[in-house]
Amino acid sequence: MSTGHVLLGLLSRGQQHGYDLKAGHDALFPSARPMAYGQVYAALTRLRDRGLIEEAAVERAGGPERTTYRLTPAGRDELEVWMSAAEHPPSEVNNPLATKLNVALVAGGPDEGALFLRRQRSAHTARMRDHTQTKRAADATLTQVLAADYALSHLDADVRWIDDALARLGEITREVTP
Amino acid sequence: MSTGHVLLGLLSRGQQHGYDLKAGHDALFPSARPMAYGQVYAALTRLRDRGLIEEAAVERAGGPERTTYRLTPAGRDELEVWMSAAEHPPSEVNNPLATKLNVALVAGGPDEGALFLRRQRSAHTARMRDHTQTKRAADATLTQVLAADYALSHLDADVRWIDDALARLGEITREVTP
DNA sequence: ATCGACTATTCGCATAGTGAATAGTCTGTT
DNA sequence: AACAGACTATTCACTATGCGAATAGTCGAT
Repeated sequence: MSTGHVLLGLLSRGQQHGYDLKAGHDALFPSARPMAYGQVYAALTRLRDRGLIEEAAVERAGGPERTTYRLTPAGRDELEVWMSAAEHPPSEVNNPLATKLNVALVAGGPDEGALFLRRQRSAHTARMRDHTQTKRAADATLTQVLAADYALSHLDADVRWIDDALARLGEITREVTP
Repeated sequence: MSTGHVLLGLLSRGQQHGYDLKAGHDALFPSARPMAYGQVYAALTRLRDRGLIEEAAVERAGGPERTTYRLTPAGRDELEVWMSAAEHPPSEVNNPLATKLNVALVAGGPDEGALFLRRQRSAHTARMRDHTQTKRAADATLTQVLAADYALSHLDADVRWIDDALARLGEITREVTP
């Protein structure tokens, strides 16, 4: 529940209510998709149900009623555990390239597989050009540059995998379609 | 709906029922998490509601009743569209490292951020050693080798990003926590 | 005859996210 | 003074996806 953990992190700066948390998230992650309000309040409800946050106040101060939340000790623990735990990066389980390659092989055979790999390769290189341009833009923020670097290196990793798969396509086909 | 597309791909080999599809998936993706039955049948129902598959037969042949499904023309189209479309790889939106780094910075400051990056780096290098061993195992299948290669190159991409972020941590902190 | 294994499907529940709706208050305009 | 429109804050109804347990029939072995 990454959404929830981000909210816990934002709440560690002090008690806040949903509207502010949404704004805080969108400011902290400008390139990410803005959080929908429904998502924020649903996540807050779940966090409260799990005892990680609690209502700090319900007040009406020049506007609609607002419910302010704060971290509980359990929430602080949860945040700390999440921050100390290493993220597990995409493993084989969610390797979308291999998934699609295998489906292409069983559904259409080696030619279909090769077609997919080549198309995917050119789509990736096109995206890499875009990211390189983003990086080089004069007004790029550091966050944007880091985001582009991240995307570039992962796209590059994908392309190398694609080339490898293309080179061994015959072997792969034999292993996947018995 | 990747699950659905995989099922469409499996069905393109000919009509099958849910139980076989689950087995077919698990055989095609041995390292992926096995599909739960509930997941398979729910996905089949959705595909049928969308007109991508249809009931081919309902029979009882030495066992419980079984419903066999086959692709419709619309399903064949959908499969083809999915196979021709390039996969969008993880963009900045779901960069778990940057997410966690930012949360660490706002919740704990630069020291907390550096701690996370260093912990993450060593976790990654440990996993890289594991994958390298998997690759070198005498009985490794090609699928397993490719999976390990995929994981290794993405872990390597992450590590390079981490090193970059560590080097620029001061700048990042200033940009993220105003 | 009956116990357990296998085949096949269904059910209920939980999680996560989306867009629109609701409702109050404040500010500027005519 | 009235009212349009913007802003603050939350809720609702809906969709998608996934998981584990429950159900139910048949077959073979003891």
